[in-house]
Amino acid sequence: MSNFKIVAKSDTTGARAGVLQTAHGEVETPVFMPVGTLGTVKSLSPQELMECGTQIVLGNTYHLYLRPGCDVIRRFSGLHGFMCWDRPILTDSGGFQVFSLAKLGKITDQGAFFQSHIDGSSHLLTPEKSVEIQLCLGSDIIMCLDDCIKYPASRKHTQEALELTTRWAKRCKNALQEGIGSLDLTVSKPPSLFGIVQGGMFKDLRKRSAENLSEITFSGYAIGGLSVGEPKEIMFEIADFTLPILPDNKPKYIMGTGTPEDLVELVALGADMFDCVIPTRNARNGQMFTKKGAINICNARFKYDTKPIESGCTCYTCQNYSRAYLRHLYMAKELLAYRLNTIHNIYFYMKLMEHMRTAIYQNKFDEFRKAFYEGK
RNA sequence: GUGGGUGUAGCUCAGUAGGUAGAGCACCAGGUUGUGGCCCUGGAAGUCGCGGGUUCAAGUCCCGUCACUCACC
Repeated sequence: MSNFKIVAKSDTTGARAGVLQTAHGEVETPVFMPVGTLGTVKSLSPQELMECGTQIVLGNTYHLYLRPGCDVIRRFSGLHGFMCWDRPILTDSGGFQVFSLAKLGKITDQGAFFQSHIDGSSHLLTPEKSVEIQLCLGSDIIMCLDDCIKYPASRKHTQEALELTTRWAKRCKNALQEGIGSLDLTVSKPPSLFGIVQGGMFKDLRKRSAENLSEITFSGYAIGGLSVGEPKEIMFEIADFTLPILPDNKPKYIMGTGTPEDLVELVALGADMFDCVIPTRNARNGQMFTKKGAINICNARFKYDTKPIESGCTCYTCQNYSRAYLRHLYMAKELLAYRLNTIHNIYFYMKLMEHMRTAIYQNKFDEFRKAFYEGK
């Protein structure tokens, strides 16, 4: 039985709309998942997240394992109870964070040795451990541990990383099956497991990775190792190449991307799921999204500006506050600045996705895309 | 009143043996792609308290003066 159903497709692009079933309800795709690394989308309460239209959030295995630790979260029957969020959660495997945040020790077949960015303590993250932690978190969608490499990377290194990722993916699947055996299915439903395609910027390696993972069979497929510093054309080229060779009846998730433009283009190429820190991190750094492009709320030109961030925007922030006030809060580093800015940006992203879904339902994605660029 | 100290960018201060000025913060503007509320990159900004003098050349040496400050009367 499949947990993903496609409900509409664009005739003129690769865009598609679907419904993803999870243990905590349905998710309409294409979907953007705000990043809630430490069991919170920074500065927002779950209620505010819902008011912004958030369907599903992302949590991080790496961070939550290090702090507060599974022993704490287990007492709340998982992350949902701990953070008071009863909609779906997807958890990252920790692979990317080990590669980007921790002081990476050695990667062996066994797993990734790393030192915590918090206290320097040493850890070993194996595929089994990653699955075990994600099960403990009670995640609805769990990700396989992968070996995410830097850009640029040699062909040899890229190939080794993708082969390791494949071996780890098999182990993750086995670990999940064993883990489900020990779950109390009367209180928690088993999660879905997604595989992650690697292969860097080499198309044949991407193809091999996609084939390997398809053979193992997962509930969904992610494309990892993009937006790691490569030129944007290459990012689109690799996404364009890889998306069609993944099983069409499964959700396709592009990890760690992107700007509003990236999302529109990647949806057009057939991607269903996204996560990215841009709307939240940039909100905390004063960059606010509008239909005409991003603005920097710290700019002096907003000092006396009585208008909202975006006229016509129906988010809480724009309904109530002026640019001048938001600039003041930001310049003064007031805590409310982070919250109000994040509300607007998340709302903006959620509306963007909603408009894309509607356009796909009506088979008008091309018109939508044209209008999107004309609005700038 | 007497003696000492300090006056350099909006703020806090560096400026070595005299060679027409720098940093941090703030300000202005960019960046930010499976998150350390960080960080990075540029930019604008000073008649060096004021007035004389010495010198080819003074923020720097000398004289005077003003302001602030500390100690003692």
